[in-house]
Amino acid sequence: MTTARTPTRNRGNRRAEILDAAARLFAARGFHGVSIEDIGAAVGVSGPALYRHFAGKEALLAEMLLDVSSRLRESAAAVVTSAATPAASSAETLDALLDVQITFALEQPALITVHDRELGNVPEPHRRRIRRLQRLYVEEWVTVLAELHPGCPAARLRAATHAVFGLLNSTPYSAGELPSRDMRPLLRAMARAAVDAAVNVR
Amino acid sequence: MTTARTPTRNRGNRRAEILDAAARLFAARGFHGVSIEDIGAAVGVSGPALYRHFAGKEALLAEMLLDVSSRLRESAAAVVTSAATPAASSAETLDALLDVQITFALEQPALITVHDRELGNVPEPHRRRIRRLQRLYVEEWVTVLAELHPGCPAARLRAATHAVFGLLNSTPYSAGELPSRDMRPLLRAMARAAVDAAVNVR
DNA sequence: TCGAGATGTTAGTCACCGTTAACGTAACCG
DNA sequence: CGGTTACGTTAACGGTGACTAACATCTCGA
Repeated sequence: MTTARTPTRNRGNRRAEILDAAARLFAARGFHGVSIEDIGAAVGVSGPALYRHFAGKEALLAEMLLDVSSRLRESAAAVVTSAATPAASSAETLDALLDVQITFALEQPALITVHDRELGNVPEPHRRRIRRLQRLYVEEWVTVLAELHPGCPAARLRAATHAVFGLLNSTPYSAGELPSRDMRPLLRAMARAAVDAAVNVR
Repeated sequence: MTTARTPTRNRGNRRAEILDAAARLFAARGFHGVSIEDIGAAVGVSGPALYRHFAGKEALLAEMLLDVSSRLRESAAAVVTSAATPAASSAETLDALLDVQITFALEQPALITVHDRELGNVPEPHRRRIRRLQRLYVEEWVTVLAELHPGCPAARLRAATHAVFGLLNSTPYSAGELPSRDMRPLLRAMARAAVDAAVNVR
């Protein structure tokens, strides 16, 4: 009856549980506004227990951001390479990219928030890797946008991409204003229109 | 020769200087990631000197956010009431609102960043007032949008407004990618398109 | 069964930080 | 002049927080 959990099985769960709670807390109060005690309390253990799972507070943040940027970049890469099959148009690829980001923003608002606020608190070894993944993610977007509109300078495409991210990541602020079912098409329509406008300025 | 500065004149300058430096630091590292010492050092005095100008760290933040939300709300109110003259269309009023926000975001990126991240660290007496001003600011937008498109539910207009803010406030991330001269029309076009799309979904 | 590893706990250390205290100085004003 | 005001300094205090140490417990495989 009590045999339900093996230690190995628990370990992974605990780590994930901690990362999840920490993400929410970091998003709400900022990295420095959350104590190790707070995070422990949020998962029902207390304080220094976290050191059984992570090397320290900064390591925890590093793993969290590394995971997020990897997943985003991988999803984008999957979308783009699968679109390399001749059938798909660039416009369809862009829609798929939009869906990746929208899904992530709607399902993991805390992670998205931490992801673009707290990079500065990651110590240098990992900081560079996260930056790199973020840059690659942006470049996937820029590449697709460039195909879609060859005449447009890359700098403007990059700026437009960041602006679209800002639009989509505003989700946490509107939480509760509109149900996710309505939010998704709204965000998609706004983002698509914004992108179109960006490549056609002047 | 040495009479150039009266104490009164210095005082205002010093306060403004401190608020400015603090805004930049808070934007970069978060409220809890910046020490009083850091802020003092940024303006060439050291540490506790700040208590000659502000009651404390939280009071400093409160004044900063109160100032920002007041200015935004006042600008918006000015735009809207001046547009009450029959000549101006709602579309023109919306453009004017866009310009208010774009100008602010481009000229004061640090303040904008702090403004929508650090409200949680303002203690309760002032917190409510800031919230109120922010809400009023949003309502100016929603009112104009509602005139522009009467059939649209208010909740969607509010969500769209937040999304546009997210788009425009993404400026700090694109800093340096594109000069402000190019950034302004780009943001204006993207925001305008996003708004149009929002009220016309489905 | 028994030792090892995984996972907790509490108590303690050490650095940092917000704030206050006590004190100095220079300018202005009567 | 003499005193008040504005503005700065350094030293100390108290709290908090990241991290470590020392010590349980529970599960499991040999």
